[in-house]
Amino acid sequence: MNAASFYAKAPKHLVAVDCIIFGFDEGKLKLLIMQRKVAPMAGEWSLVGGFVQEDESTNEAAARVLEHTTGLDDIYMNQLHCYGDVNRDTGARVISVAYYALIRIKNHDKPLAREHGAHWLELHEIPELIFDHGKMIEDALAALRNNAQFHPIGFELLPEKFTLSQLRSLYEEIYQKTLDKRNFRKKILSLDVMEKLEEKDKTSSKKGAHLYRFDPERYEALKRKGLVFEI
Amino acid sequence: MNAASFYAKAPKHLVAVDCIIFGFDEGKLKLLIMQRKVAPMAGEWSLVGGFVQEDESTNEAAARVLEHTTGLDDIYMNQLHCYGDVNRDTGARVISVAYYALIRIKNHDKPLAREHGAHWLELHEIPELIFDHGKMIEDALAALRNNAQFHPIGFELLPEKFTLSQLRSLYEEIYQKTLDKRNFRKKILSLDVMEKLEEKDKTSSKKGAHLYRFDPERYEALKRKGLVFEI
DNA sequence: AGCATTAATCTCTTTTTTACATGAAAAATA
DNA sequence: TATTTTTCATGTAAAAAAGAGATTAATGCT
Repeated sequence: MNAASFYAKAPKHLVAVDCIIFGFDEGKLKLLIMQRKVAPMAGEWSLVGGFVQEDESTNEAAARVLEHTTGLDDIYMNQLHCYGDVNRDTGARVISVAYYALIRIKNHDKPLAREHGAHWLELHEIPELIFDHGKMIEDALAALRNNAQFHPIGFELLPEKFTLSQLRSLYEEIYQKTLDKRNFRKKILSLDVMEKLEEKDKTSSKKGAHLYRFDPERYEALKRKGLVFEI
Repeated sequence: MNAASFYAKAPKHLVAVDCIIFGFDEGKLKLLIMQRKVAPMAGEWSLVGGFVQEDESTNEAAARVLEHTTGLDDIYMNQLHCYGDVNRDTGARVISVAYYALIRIKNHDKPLAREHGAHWLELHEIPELIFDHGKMIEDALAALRNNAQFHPIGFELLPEKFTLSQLRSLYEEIYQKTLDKRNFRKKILSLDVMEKLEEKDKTSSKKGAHLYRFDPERYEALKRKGLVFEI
């Protein structure tokens, strides 16, 4: 068999990307989901997605879809899993590569998202989703929890300056359990990736809590090294 | 836009699966790789792979490809990652979903593998591979290491009955470092997933080492629970 | 019989994790 | 101005886990 027929004989498939977009706002972990515009299942809740084009990688497709709905580029995104069941999409056979993204809600383009019928919902508010999107969210949450244990990803979700309480409440949201304040502080500071600022945040206390900022160099070094951060 | 044109407008892609097949034999971690039969790159080393058909899921495609070369079904297999760069395959645009499998080398059909030009090679013997297959192996090794920390996958690679030394040397191979005998024993036994047999294996010592067998129920329970097993 | 070799156990030390209580700062209130 | 309230910030002791040393056990070999 020559090369041409080898490739020519193989079947072709529709390939989509779906994005599980996490954000953290007002102490709550949220997901960006939207109402589907096309049949089948028009009007139903779904993840943000789109088809992979001829001239783009799957990663690029995911970034494109994300930017299209949030206006953000250069954001933290990881491939989650490829969902390849024959009948997972009821409209046609579509293989979907799912990605999860972590964004700072404050930074994104809210009107743009609204225009696309996208909404930020807390975990417990998520309605029934189309196809296997519910499973994708489940898997993404598991991956996020896992990832948070080995990489200091929490920072991706917080504003540039944040207090230790905010960081802790993010982890509490991710793991859905309360953490000991003192030990959390001890542990996270021992990673030595944060810079303590003179500034204080007084929105939640009279005394005011010191703001921190992560040190990009140490942060990147730690990300590469993949240091364990067990909670 | 109606449903028909929504799906009809989207481009279609060749989708392949590639399998990183790990085995453990004679104290060494090995990989099954083969010589490619078709152009381009015919004769070069590559992973075992194939195209996803219309009527099968990507998981099924991977299982099919694996059975085709090893004769084994019902084996431990995990999806690794979807590789979607536009030019990753020099023959055509092919999106590849990679899987890694763990098999007991003794069980597999060696003549069948040979027939396909497949060879078991140790990690340090792996030659340059086509496309991004080298990267896939790297990623699979990282995933295996990670996975071994959270799931007692070691058992998938060992024969039914094994000694603690064999199990330890498997972990030593996976992590490429020597482990303390006493502490390894303490740790692994504390998981309480193994059954000590009366039988002894005398191939490597005069005294003989007790054989163990994993307890399927406890093993499955532990796999579900995902207990941490840090080395 | 004594030696060599790997297996197995026991114990002690060091390190890490966990649990827990109190003082400090700053603003609001009386 | 003193008192109260609220959250921030810190230290220490007990418990658990990991690491390392030393000893005993079984058995074939010289």
